[in-house]
Amino acid sequence: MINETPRVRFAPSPTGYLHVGGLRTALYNYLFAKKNNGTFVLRIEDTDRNRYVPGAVENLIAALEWCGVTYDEGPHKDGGYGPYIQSERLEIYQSLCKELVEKKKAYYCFCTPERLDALKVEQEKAGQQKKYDKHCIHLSDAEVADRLAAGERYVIRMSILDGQSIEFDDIVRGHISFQSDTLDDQVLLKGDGYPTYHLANVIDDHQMKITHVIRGEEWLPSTPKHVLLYQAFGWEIPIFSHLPLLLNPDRSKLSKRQGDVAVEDYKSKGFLPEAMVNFVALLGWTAGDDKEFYQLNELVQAFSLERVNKSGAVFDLNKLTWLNAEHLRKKSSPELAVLLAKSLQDSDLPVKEFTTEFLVSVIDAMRERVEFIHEVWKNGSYFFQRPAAYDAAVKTKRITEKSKKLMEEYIAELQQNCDGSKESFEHALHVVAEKNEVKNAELIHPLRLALSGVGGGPGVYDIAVILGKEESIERINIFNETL
RNA sequence: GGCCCCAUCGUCUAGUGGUUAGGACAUAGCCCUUUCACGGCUGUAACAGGGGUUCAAAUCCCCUUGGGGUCACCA
Repeated sequence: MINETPRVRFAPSPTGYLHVGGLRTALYNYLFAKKNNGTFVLRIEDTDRNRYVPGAVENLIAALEWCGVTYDEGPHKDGGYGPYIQSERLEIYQSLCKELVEKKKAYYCFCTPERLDALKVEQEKAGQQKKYDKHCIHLSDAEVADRLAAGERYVIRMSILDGQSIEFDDIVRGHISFQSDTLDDQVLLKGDGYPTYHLANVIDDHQMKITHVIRGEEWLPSTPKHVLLYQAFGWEIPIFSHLPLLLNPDRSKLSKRQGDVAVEDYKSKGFLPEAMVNFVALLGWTAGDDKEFYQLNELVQAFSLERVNKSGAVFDLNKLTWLNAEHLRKKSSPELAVLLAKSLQDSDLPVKEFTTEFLVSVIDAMRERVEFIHEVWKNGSYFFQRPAAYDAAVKTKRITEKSKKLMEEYIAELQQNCDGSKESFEHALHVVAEKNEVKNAELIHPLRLALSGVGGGPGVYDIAVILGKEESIERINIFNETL
């Protein structure tokens, strides 16, 4: 196995959306595979019929693709180890599970849910560990055959012998050991004929030749059961890596109720896939240097499981936002113009279509001032429509008795000597300021307010150029009426 | 509660026996500047506690405390 190229998998259950923790798990699997010329498999663990969500698989795939975390094998991409959807593999689990029964590694159990519930209550009352009492392990073959023939509903449980020490090595956590006495005789095949996670995941990982199991830490407690299962089948055990959990600000496992957990939520909030991937990669891993800005291909180069951390990481929206701004600024203006054009469709602006040339010029003016692409039209709405109002605080602070006259003179100067260039807008302003013996600022601030309605933003001359001579004059006129 | 895992600034982390405990986000101040940003500089801020081992411990061991996960015919 050591010499084989690695095969890893991301095995989510189709809950309807991609959890950011799931993205992190998928990403680490992807990075590990790509780094080591391995294969990244996507497998859908849909063995709980009660949780069926229509369209969930497609959503999941779409979210992964949006992030650029693409799989080599999986649904719609057969690599010879399919099917990759567990509900399509039922016969495999059933027949293999029966082999386990024949090998006495598992047994039929006919206990009713009522009996099991009563048992739990009883054990709880007695202060004992809640555990199946192996009631059905003593059934004779004949009795089992009879009850099966009678059509009684059954499950198959794995038989776990007491007194064993189960040990395994985990790349991120090191050596771990459990005592079998604390393990329950886990159900492997459910009453509806579907396998439980434990059975299906062991069988699939083996049949799909998975070499490294990289998954969340929440699976650590059930790993000894999986180890026992591999041993019962006589199969080679893959190498485990249990990743630290993603946490809420209160340090509990990242969940809804405390914020957004779906990748789709962040997408709709305007986060870039590059930022999501970069951020989530850093939650639990570092290359060891100070580099924090990564593109996906750079992560592939730098990644290693050995450098994954052990402790849980709080999902910090601040840092994600910062990374989003960083990735935004790394993009070229034409690239951003494409994103802006798309974002504009979500705006409430009266006109949503603009030329690429215009969008690029707006981007150039705004790019250092936004963290999200939609902030271009939210904070810079004046590029796309005339200001509907003028910031009152700025008005009281910046407007004097002279302002109106100065603006009128500026208009006159523009009409005479402005060719629409930045220099000419600037020069005209200097001329008026000099003539009136006032500072440029006496003109600049009112001008900014007239053009944009707000007190901050790109350089005024840049705004004026983008707006154009005619529109700029018109806006100053409109503004003057309010003075 | 049983079992398992974890423990460096508020957050993400570097650190693998000898460092003024470093960086980033956030935060405060200053500079740049026509505004807002960007950028630059500076500051506040951490080894959970207690025992060992060692000339020397954030680094190794033990205990305590704290946090988390998990104990389903869910994954």
